[in-house]
Amino acid sequence: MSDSLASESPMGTLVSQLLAVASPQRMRILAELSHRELHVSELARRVRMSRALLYMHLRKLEVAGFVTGRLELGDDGKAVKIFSVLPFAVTIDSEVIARAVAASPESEEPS
Amino acid sequence: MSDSLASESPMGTLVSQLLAVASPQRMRILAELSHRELHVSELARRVRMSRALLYMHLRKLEVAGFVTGRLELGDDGKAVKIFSVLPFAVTIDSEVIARAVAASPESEEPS
DNA sequence: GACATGTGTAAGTTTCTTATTACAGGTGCA
DNA sequence: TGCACCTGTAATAAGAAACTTACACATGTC
Repeated sequence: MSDSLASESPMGTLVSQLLAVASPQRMRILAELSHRELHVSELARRVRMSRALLYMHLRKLEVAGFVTGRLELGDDGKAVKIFSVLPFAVTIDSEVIARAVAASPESEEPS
Repeated sequence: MSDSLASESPMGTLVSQLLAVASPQRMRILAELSHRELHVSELARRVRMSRALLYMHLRKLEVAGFVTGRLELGDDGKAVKIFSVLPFAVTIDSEVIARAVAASPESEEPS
């Protein structure tokens, strides 16, 4: 990924979203969260990965807009960070891609 | 991508497809080919990349089923490899992902 | 024959992502 | 106080993907 990816361009956004979801780990995370929202440590146990690693994946999913996290104070007074999936649907076909590329500055040819 | 990815599982297939298209370069390639089919060298000129690199990208797109290449004998007798896009449409949402994960052996928890 | 244009790949480098380990700090409870 | 939970991040190792360079070989044209 050598080019800047200018994360606001249509293509950049699409790429970020696709990259975020194009991972077995993150798919498992999304699948798990699609059943019920969970706090980080609990989620880490279910998907069997370290919290450190999970945080990395959650950050990507959050940036892409697929999940959201809120810090909540549990009944006992302990703070827990709860993540849940946001509704989303992305469809890709040659049309969508051609449009995204055409609308992105990076694709312009400097004469 | 530490796990085997067992490229036939539903999740593995989905991941491969998404990874194939989640790239600015490959999107540009697809966009270019969506207008008209082109032979490799010509395509390389248009997207401004070395043939060697382009081949790598084309291979990924071909494996994912987004493009196809055929070796053709040009009018002048020179062999040219022509690539064209295959019709495709992939939609992702939490439903699709949950299903793919559930249907994939990698996701099973060894008691 | 020299040259332009094309296909195809192997080897090696760089760069990015993923994963591990090790911290620092918080609350509640026995 | 010690233990069991929890949040959060920094440093770094390991692995995968992207990219470069350099080859071998083939055809048509000047």
